[in-house]
Amino acid sequence: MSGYNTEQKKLIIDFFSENPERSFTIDQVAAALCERGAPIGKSTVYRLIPRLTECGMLKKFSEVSGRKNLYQIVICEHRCEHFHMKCKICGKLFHMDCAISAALTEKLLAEYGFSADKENTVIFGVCLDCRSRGGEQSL
Amino acid sequence: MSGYNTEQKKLIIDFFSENPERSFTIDQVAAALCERGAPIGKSTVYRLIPRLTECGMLKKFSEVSGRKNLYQIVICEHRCEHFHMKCKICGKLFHMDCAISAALTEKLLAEYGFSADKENTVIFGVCLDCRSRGGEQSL
DNA sequence: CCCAAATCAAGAATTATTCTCAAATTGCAC
DNA sequence: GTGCAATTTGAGAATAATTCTTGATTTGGG
Repeated sequence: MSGYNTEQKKLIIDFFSENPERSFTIDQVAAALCERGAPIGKSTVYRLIPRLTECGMLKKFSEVSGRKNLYQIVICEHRCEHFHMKCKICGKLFHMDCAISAALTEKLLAEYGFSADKENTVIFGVCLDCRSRGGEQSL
Repeated sequence: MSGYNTEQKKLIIDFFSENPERSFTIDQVAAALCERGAPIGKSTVYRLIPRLTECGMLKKFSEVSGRKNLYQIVICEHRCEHFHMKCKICGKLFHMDCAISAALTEKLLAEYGFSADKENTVIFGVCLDCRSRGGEQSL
């Protein structure tokens, strides 16, 4: 992320990092931070979350039903670009191996000439654990 | 879509059908319809678009940058479930062949135990035409 | 044609988001 | 450290988006 390092950026990243499996609306983040007395204003939260998303630190979803936009932290070991999968039940984000991501990308390119944007795509579904456990859809 | 058949449903579907390559916010649709004097109220548009989305007639995206939710008509020849790809430049929606969709789904299931939801996933990228033409990203 | 159920619309109410601008903070140059 | 220009912040006003309420209208089966 470019620009100055400010306490407010850190507050937001820390908040998301505390809840790596959950996604939040901007408003929820602002409310949660303000409630705990963090020194950050609503407008700053609205300003920073989209910027953190653009630089890849957060990932944005829109609810399957409903109209709210949700943000969640992306914790990536891998440096190469890859797709992400999100479990609609538990909320976890999964990383598609780079090799599999690349194979998919190549397939779409070969077949349709379509150049997929790994960064901005999220594949929704249900993860292994939740499939065995059953449960309610949260997203 | 369940429920009564009303003129208002038809107005909305027609509007999207006239613009198969474009996506709109709910507000844009309401404004456009009202402006052309269509007999439909804003609240009806807000009520119907999510329902048309749930039943698969429309597809919902969230902007790559920005926070608006966009809706676009899905014109599908294929009955089997498949993934959709959306070109960020021209806006067109593409259908991933059922066989390729199934192969991807199976791969993710075998590799991660992740059961992908074809209906609610959209793969963003740039289509063949736009790659050769160059151009500005619209979404 | 009748009627109950479903749907609609106007606009009020609420909620979400953006904007404004003075004050505070940041980090570089010295 | 200190000074300073550029950047960032936040309070709250302004705006925009969405939902809700309620009485009127429409729908389709009988």
